[in-house]
Formats: sequence, C-alpha cells, structure tokens
Amino acid sequence: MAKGKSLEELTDPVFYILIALVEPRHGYAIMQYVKEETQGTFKIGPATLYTIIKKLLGAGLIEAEPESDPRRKTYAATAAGITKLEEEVERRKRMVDLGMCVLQAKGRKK
Amino acid sequence: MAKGKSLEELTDPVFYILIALVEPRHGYAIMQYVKEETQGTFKIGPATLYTIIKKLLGAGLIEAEPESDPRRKTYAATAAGITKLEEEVERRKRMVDLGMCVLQAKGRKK
DNA sequence: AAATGATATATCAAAAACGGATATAAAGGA
DNA sequence: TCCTTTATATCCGTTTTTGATATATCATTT
Repeated sequence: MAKGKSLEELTDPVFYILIALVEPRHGYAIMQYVKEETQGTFKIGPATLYTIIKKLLGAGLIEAEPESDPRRKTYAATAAGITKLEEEVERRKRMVDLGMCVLQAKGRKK
Repeated sequence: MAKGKSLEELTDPVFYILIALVEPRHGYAIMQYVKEETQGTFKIGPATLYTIIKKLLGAGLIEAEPESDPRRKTYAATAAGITKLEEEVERRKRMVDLGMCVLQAKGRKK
C-alpha cells in the first residue's frame, strides 16, 4: 500500500510531524504543537495529518502506543523514525548552508 | 493562471532552482548544478525543471534574460526572488534548529 | 560522413502530496 | 441547553512532482 521511494526526502509537513513525535503525542496534539512551534505560520489540518500518520506508520517511522482510550490514540517515533529525522535534519542543514553560501557570495560581489 | 498562496513556502526542488539562479543559468545548467551540488543525491528532471521555471517566472521571482540564442535561454533570480530566497533560508533554518533542539533534548533524557 | 553521446528545451499524462470542507462525537463550561 | 474545544477521520479537488517521450543541436569519434 503506497510504499516505495517516498519518504526518502521528507516534505515540510512530514518533517514537522516527525519532530512532534520525538515525544509521544496524539493527533490533535501534533496539530497544536506545530501551530505553536511555528507561531501559527505553519498549520497542519486534519486531512494532511492523518494521511501522513498513516504513511509514517506504514513506513515504520512511528508507532501507535497500545492504549485503552480510542479517543486519544498516541503515536511516537520509532528508533528508525529518530534515525530518519536525524538524517533529514542533516540534509536540510546542508540545503540551508548552500543557500546562505550562495547568497553571501552574491552579497560580496555586488 | 494558477496564482495564489503557492510559493509561500518553497518546496525542495523550487528552493534548489532558486538557489541555482542566484547566478544566471540556463535550464540544463540548473539541472547539472543541483546534481553536482548535492553529489547526485537530488536530481531535477526536465519536467520538474521547466514546470517550476514557468511558475517562478509567473511569480516574478526569476526572469529570462533577453538573448539572441533560443537554444540557451538564461534565467536569473530577480530582486524579489533573492528576497524570497533569503526568507526561505531563514524559515528552513528555524526548522532545522527545531529538529536539532528536539533531538538533543531526547538525547539528554535517555 | 555517419554515428554517438552530451547538451538543451519542452510537454503529456499519471502519480503523489496536500489541504479545505465536512462529519462525527464526547467533554466542559456558560 | 448551547457553544466551544478536543479529537479522529475521510471525501475529493487542487497542486506538485516526475517518468517518459519528443525534438534538435553540437562535439567527438569511427
């Protein structure tokens, strides 16, 4: 079911959701976390959220904690999820560095 | 034509293409630049490239340099494009910082 | 001169990702 | 009781991405 090359590079919403799940959180808490953490700049709606949760579960990057209450399903990143997040942070760091480097080079010239 | 909220947050390929166009480059050179700069990790194919070029042109973030040779249309980021790129670098920096911060906090606890 | 590989631009059609709207339901406060 | 917040979930349209394909030129090799 929809496996494959996806999740090689994480998109912004996937990245945020994985970050949120370094600590165990349930769906609604993830939405709030991202909204707060970004000062409302980045919002994840329910459609995006639950779509991505399913995908992350399928990829084994997060897992649902077996809980009694079905009204508050709690998820958390697996070891593989943490590793993936670390890699993604590095990948994004390189992108930012490239951007800064190129912009700085332009600044020096002009 | 397909304007709107898009390009608020830049996706990875859009980000790379804008970075490439801080210096004037033609399409094919953009593809090569990204491939080289990422050690082949991130590849942009012609479909993605020319689709995004059109969108960036429409948004006024890049412009085509009026040249005689139609076989090497050169593009470059406009002032607005540079500003946008600077903003995006900052936005992405904050995302990376959040990721590092959260991972580090986890590391301390465990 | 013909062939080949690299350069270069472009589009189609399909897949993948995203997100607004909507539905449902329970809990808590006015 | 009514309203707001919490909470999960999906429908379905839009946007984004991309593999495949087409075309053409240039440089190098055979």
